[in-house]
Amino acid sequence: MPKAKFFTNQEIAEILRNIAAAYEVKGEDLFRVAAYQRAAASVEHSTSQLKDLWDEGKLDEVPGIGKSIASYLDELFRTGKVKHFEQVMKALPPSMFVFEKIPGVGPKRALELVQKLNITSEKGAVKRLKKAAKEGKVRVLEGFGEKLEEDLLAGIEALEKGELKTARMPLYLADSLARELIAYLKKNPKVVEAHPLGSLRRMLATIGDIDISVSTENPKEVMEYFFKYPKIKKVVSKGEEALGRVVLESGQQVDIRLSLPQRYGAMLQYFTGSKQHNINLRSYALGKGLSLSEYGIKKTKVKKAEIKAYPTEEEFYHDLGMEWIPPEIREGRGEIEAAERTAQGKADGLPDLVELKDIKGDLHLHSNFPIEPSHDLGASSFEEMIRTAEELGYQYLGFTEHNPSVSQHSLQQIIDLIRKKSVLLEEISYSSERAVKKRGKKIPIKIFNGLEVDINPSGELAIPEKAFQYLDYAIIAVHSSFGLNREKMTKRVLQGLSHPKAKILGHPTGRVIDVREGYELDWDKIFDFCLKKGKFLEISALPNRLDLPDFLVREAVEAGVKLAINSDSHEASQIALLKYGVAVARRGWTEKKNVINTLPLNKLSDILF
DNA sequence: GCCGTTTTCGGCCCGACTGTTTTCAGTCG
Repeated sequence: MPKAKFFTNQEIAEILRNIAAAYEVKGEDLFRVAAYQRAAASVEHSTSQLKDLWDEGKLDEVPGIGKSIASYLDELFRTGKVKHFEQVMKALPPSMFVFEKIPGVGPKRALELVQKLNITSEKGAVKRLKKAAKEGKVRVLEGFGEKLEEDLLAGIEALEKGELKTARMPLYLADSLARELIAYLKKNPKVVEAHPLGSLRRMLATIGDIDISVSTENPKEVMEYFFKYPKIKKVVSKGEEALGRVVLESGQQVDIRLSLPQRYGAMLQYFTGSKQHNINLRSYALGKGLSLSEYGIKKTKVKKAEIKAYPTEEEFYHDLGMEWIPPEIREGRGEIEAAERTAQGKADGLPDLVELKDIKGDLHLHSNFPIEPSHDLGASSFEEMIRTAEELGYQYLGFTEHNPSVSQHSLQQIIDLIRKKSVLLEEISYSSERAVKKRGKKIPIKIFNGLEVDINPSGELAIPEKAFQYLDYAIIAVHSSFGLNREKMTKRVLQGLSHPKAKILGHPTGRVIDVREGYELDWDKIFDFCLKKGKFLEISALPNRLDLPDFLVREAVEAGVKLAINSDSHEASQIALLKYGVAVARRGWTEKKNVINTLPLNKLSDILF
């Protein structure tokens, strides 16, 4: 078989969007246009690489990709191009698709500008458009005016400066910006409630724009208050009482949507999405003769039917005949059917998702103990991290620094360093036990002596056999040679996992968000091995990893594999980031029983050792 | 072009906002 071409999800999404735009200006059926747009968005938001899915023959499992688009993408991966797409694009000037990237310019205006200003080639197109706008040649075009010309210039400048945030922000950043803004909003007594919406409420690994909903009886007043938020750089859109849109000083776009309390539930539901969830929910409702909107539910068969309003989401879902669905799983992946089964008291309904409060300990921490590691050392001491964990009410902690670097140390030095750490940890454990006995109350936090050990390309672990005697357990992980093919990588990982002390496979796909794709593994084999040999897969809560990704979490859970949700903290303050790992778990339909560090200490010890 | 608990045909979300317009078109989410 000839070598396949690689296209990123982003590139594929752009191709599909361009096809949609081409169809739109050609006056094609708007539903076909929408279908391509939907497919593009779905590809963009897909948590796995389409190339991988294509390899596995699973392209049509992506929502919005059916027979036709799948076959076009197949052609794309095999040959690097799609004849049909080239046909569609043939008559259209390439500059059109460049102009479309300017905010406020869609396919129609883009084509209009291209034709009226006669800028057809892609090269220098934006510069020529800018010049034309500056010379007042845009405002005289039909349908354009002074303001649009001004906006166009501003848009071009933003594009040139690279200010258009196409890149999505990491979840923790969106989460913290939103929290800060919500805290500000709630200071206003007219604000009844405020929540994040969209992908942030569903806790995706990366977030496009921040959307916030507000419940209030005084929308105008609250809207004015919102625009006074000190961190706003620019107001983009100034609705009176429904929608406000701003850009923060830090560059992120924030939308705020206001609603009266009596219909807040429907609004919250509507804008939480996902799009696919809402589409499925709407068609489900239509089957029952109901039509959904952000304002509520109305009967389709009754003329001039009144819209029934819903103060809460729970009531909204209940009226549709289903249980309330946690936002994290509203992705159009069977949750509606599951919620219906739950409401009917049947088995196999919604999962009882794991919660942060279920977590009893963290098994992956990097202290600043000078173990002279191959990778980054932590920044906080054992004591600092233990204190933080105690504040969180944890029962146990595992210190798992990286193994001492192999190139810088002799085997004996590696053994000595690991022993030294175990001696020190024992002292700390002993003295804290003694202190507690004296005060006589709480059980002290149990400290495990672990290590994060590299799996060498050969599958060997990076510390000598003798060093393992000092460890309670090892998290093993791939930190080098990411380029091995799927077969070799799977063999490597399985061999690493077969060591009796190797209990947890750390950040299993090796992905770093926006930096590198993970390597490929034969997940069926990995799941099978974990299940048979009592090994566990990690969900690393590190904001730029969130690995396992949610879709693999769901597969692991369905296969019966148990998970460990760890913070992988490199300083004490990061321990609290574990909540993002819980979010990933929830998105993967994980229940408490699927997670080993929800177990109390004695039960955990039973399965870990 | 996609999709399926009324459907393999016939549906497919639509409202807010803005600018250019005198009642609407384009963009966006």
